[in-house]
Amino acid sequence: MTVLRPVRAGNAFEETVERLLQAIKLGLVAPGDKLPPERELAVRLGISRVTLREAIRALSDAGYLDVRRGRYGGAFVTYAPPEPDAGHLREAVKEMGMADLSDALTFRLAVECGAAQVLAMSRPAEEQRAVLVRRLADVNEAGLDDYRRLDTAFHLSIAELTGSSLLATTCADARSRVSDLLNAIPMLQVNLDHAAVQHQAIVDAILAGEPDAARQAVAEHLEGTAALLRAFLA
Amino acid sequence: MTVLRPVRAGNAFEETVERLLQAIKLGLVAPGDKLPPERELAVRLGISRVTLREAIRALSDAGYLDVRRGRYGGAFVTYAPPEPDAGHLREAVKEMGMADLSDALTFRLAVECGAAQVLAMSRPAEEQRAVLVRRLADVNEAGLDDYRRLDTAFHLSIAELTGSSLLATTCADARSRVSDLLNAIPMLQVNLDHAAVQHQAIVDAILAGEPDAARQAVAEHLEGTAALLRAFLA
DNA sequence: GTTGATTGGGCTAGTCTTAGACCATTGATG
DNA sequence: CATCAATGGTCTAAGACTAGCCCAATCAAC
Repeated sequence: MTVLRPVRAGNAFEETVERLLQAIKLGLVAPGDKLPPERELAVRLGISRVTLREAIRALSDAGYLDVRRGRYGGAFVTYAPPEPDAGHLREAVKEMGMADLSDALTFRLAVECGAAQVLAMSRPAEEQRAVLVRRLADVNEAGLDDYRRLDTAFHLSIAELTGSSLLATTCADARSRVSDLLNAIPMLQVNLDHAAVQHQAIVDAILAGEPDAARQAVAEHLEGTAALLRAFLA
Repeated sequence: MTVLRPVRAGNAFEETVERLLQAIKLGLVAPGDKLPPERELAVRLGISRVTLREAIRALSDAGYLDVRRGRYGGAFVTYAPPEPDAGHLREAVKEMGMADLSDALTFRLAVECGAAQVLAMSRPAEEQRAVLVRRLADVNEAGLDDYRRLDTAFHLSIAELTGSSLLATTCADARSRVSDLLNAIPMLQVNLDHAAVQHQAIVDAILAGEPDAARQAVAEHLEGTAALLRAFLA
């Protein structure tokens, strides 16, 4: 019975590390940017400053953050994803287990397709359409350094534009579960070009209000990266 | 930034109450059945027995559970959903707020459509197909008392059959967010008949391996109940 | 009846977490 | 170069939570 699973994934410290790591790895706080001040962040995360500081300390020790004191100080993001490499990939897969990997990929496929479908069904307002188009342009104009961050932002913006924060956080969660894996895939121009075409198809379907086409385009896109993963693992 | 939301939804006691309530309201522990023994349940929920007992005490005080000591004792589910009534509905909606209601409905639409689509794509094995057909038959044979519970079980089995426990728990979560609302809708024979046709369409599409048809059938079904909700609210 | 296994009820010592206050450092600004 | 606001660093007392132990009630089996 899946509903009687653990109420908490760990203690407050562990969950906080996980959450901050999610923000960092998804690029929601870009490299060079800093986290909100401790006092404010502690309130937003609903934990005490002591616990937050422990988590920040751990991430600082692990090389994700650079903490500076004084006015204009803060916790600056220093993380840069490791270079794509099959070794990293195999390591990451080994760490999470094949069962969990398959679970995470299935989960991501379901929620991202669901989000795209819902957005296509919702006939978004002009303002929202513009955001979507902007995010797509951002990815297409991105350099190799920014590509993954902006790709993530594009994907997440679809869920966000549905207006459902539950759906947005779920998609963010789904993406973060596979982000280490995706980062291990080399960025070949062929694949980027292919992705650009698929991204365009997704946006076109959403703007045209065609939920089936949207769902299908997202499914193809995600199946494509899953296939790259499998190929790279073999 | 949605990812810097609270790490925890409440203290251990509150989260435990919420979780048990979810199991009860979804009918995963049927009325008359009992929860697992405290010691075992505490381990499964990852909390101390003291905290679990506080939660059980609260639910017992609120009339959801009947706790009996001694061998063959335990915490027996006494909850029965209130009679459908527009008053209850308006109350429940007022309690959660229109924004959250819309969020929850959107969320449910996305994840359930995603689950059905994924299952249709996965060409399930004969054993799994049998489970799905069995669950559908259960709903169709159900009396009014069991209808909601078995309807829930049918919907959740779709997500479970994908093999993704992340997806299964997410669908359970989505359903539980609207379960009080759904319980407030009167069960008219017309609606039940309509639902039966739609359930059949969902199963047919999944068994035929047609993700678009599956997603569309689920979308229509959920839009139908959402429309009933809106009509009943007006 | 008596027994014994199973289950809820309750206590305690120790750890985790919090709220709040105060200290230390930094650097833009006058 | 003195000031001061913003920020990280540290401490303490109180509350929340846990692990582990033992007690009390119940009832099937003998």
